[in-house]
Amino acid sequence: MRTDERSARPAGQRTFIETARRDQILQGAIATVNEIGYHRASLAEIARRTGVAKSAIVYYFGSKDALLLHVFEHVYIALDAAVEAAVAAETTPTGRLRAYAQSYLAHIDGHRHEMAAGLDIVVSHRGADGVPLYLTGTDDDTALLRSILATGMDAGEFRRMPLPAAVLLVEGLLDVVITPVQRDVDAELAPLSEEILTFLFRGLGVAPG
Amino acid sequence: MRTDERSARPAGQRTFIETARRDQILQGAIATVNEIGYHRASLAEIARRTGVAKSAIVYYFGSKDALLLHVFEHVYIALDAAVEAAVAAETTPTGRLRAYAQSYLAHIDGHRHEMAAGLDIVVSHRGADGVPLYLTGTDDDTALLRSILATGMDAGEFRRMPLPAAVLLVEGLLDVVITPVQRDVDAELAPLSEEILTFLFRGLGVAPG
Amino acid sequence: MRTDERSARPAGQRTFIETARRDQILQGAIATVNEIGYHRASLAEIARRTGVAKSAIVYYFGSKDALLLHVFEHVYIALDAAVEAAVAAETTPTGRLRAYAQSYLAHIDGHRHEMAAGLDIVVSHRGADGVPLYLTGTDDDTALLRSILATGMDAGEFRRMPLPAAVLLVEGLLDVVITPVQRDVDAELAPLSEEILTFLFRGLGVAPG
Amino acid sequence: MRTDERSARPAGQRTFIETARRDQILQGAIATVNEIGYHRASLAEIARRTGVAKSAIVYYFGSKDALLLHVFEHVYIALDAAVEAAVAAETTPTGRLRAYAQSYLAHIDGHRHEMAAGLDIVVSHRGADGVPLYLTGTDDDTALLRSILATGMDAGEFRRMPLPAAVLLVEGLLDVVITPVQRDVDAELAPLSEEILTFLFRGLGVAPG
DNA sequence: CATGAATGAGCATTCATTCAT
DNA sequence: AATGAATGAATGCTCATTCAT
Repeated sequence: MRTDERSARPAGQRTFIETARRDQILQGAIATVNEIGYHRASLAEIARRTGVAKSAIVYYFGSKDALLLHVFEHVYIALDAAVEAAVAAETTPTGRLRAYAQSYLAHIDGHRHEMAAGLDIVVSHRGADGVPLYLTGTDDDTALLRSILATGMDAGEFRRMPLPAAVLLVEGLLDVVITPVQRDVDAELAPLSEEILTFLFRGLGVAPG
Repeated sequence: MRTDERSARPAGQRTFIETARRDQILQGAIATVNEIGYHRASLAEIARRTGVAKSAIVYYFGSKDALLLHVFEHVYIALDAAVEAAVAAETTPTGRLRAYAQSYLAHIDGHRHEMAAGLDIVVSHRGADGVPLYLTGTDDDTALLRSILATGMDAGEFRRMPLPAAVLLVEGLLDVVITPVQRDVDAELAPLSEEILTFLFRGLGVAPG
Repeated sequence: MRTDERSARPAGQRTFIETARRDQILQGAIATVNEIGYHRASLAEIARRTGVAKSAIVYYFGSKDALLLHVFEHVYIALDAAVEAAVAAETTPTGRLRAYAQSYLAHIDGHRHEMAAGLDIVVSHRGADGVPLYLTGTDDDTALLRSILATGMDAGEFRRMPLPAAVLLVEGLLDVVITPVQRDVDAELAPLSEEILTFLFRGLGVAPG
Repeated sequence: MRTDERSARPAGQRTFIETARRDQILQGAIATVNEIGYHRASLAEIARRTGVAKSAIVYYFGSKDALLLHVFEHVYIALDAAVEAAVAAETTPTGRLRAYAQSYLAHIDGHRHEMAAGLDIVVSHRGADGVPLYLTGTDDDTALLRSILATGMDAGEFRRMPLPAAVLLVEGLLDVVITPVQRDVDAELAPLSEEILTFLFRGLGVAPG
């Protein structure tokens, strides 16, 4: 009707070809970041590897930053959704935390390219203020984990400790699994994942179960 | 290395003025990375804040990349030295690991600007192959930690687990302390450090104390 | 002109819808130039404000340049028509010149947005040779004014002077009225218009009347 | 010492080579604007015609806009200086106005390329707000002319009329002389200049002198 | 009749690096 | 020993235009 700029249209109104094109570029961006790293993933390089013109990316996403932020959201929304679904099936704090950790690790295991690219973006991308994405998170982003931990401590299932510290420690432990993926996308993760869970529950004072 | 740059001359042969100049630039680079972040720390900006010409940096360090690599080495060599000294004073695996962890955390606490800049570089800097520094480490870099952990497992002081996983977990836990520093360079670190130690020893199956 | 664009079809053969569409776009272009200025009036912006697709503009006018040239013609043809009608009602050189000047000033006063947009185009638009429209006029464009001035000089009503100079001076004086409109589209023009007329007749040696 | 950016250094501290380079680029910009017009005078084109790299222009002037604004200032400061010097030698309002007008016209006559380029910039350049330079002038820019006209009206030498209108009319008349220069840089200006003066004094009610 | 999709050429600007002095 | 001068390559982005449908 009145726009030639696909980035302006809400997701619900997208045509088939538009959705396909956006996804193609999104995957191209993920592949590019994986292959040459965030800081070398220029618009020209992403376009070249995706097989589209640079201007097509701007046409569909508005800007290079918007594209990479979109990759970030795409990746972490999927992770969050997987974790939330797994947690919802459990009722006790210990069960919920186990579901949280296992689904988190399993999702990374099952989406290695997306997660590796996502982490590179989280760590390397800077906003206008120069702050990376992993430092810009709000309390909202950790609400589920905080709720699980707080409930568990109140119920006496977890060792009592400052909540912010607990959040940092759990996240820090879980993210350890990404390092081997970044080194080798085909790395064997099971043994490490097992140990991460053990550290997690031992650290929180939960008897291994 | 090319021979027309000062960085090629062995440290022992450096003149007084040369050493002073290199240090001045090194500190300027650390300050610049801290103030505006790695990705905005252009040669021009580092030069401006240091009070020297861009070409002086190239003259003394050979290239921008070489300078930032020097900062990285400078920062992590100091950290390693502090840790090694602390570990050397202990004899049992548990004592050595505690010394390792405590001195690691204490050094970060006491050198916040250097460590924040160092981490920014470790995470953001890419070599010619696009690989960040934190993925390029060799076994040498973790030799001390591996030795402590292996000895401790063999002696039955630590829970037995795959050595690479143990190294990743210990490093991952210790590095958790840097996040609050990046958010606020004056952050209170003691409570978090305490919890990190607890997680560490509980995870490794060592009785607290 | 190419034949696959509607602008090639003579005006007489245009369908109703075609005429309406062209006018809609023309008005949209005038509004856009008025609101954001010629240099920012991109095809995309004109299309957005008009509520049509970019390609519709190209479809109806052949190119962006052709559209803006149409705006220019639209605006100045209307001005010329008003002036010609006013002049035709007078017989003496002095009367005809007064009619010329008064109708010129009155038309600008009564069509401020069109004239402001038209002037922006006249001044900012460049042809393939880089020459602005206000320098590309032919003698035809000033035929009426030249005729009035020449007749008036021959009749001894106007001071004798080189005709090209007289034309430049009369046009220069009349166009002075556009400046306040550009600064403020609601500016009061009457006092300035009065002085312009006075300068005009005094300069031409006609007793004020 | 500590800058590699010549645009930052005050004029008084410029080295010989710096002054020469800046002037070379300034003249190149004037020539480019004259030959292909403001809107086609891209950095690349100015650089090509000047025989320097694009980056050299940025190095010396900071940006394309800064360069063209510098041309503007360069041209109009010289014009103002010439006019002020001429006016200072006269005492009566009529004498001062004649000096003003004659020196203004003579300066344009003697600096045709500069003035043509300057006018193109004044008319075509837009600030961040989209307003051209000829609409951004303050009262300061017309202080001398306003003072002459006000004094002359108070002394009864000039016909009394609203001061803003008088300023617009005088400036409008004087600027008429630039049009023939833009059409043909070698145009004969004397007859037109003569008529401009006549219109000016007749319009102001001063007996021709 | 009208458009959404896609592009290529061009833009101003950044930046690490080179080099004569 | 140190630098000012100069640059070329690359970057993200804008925009008028083309074209299949």
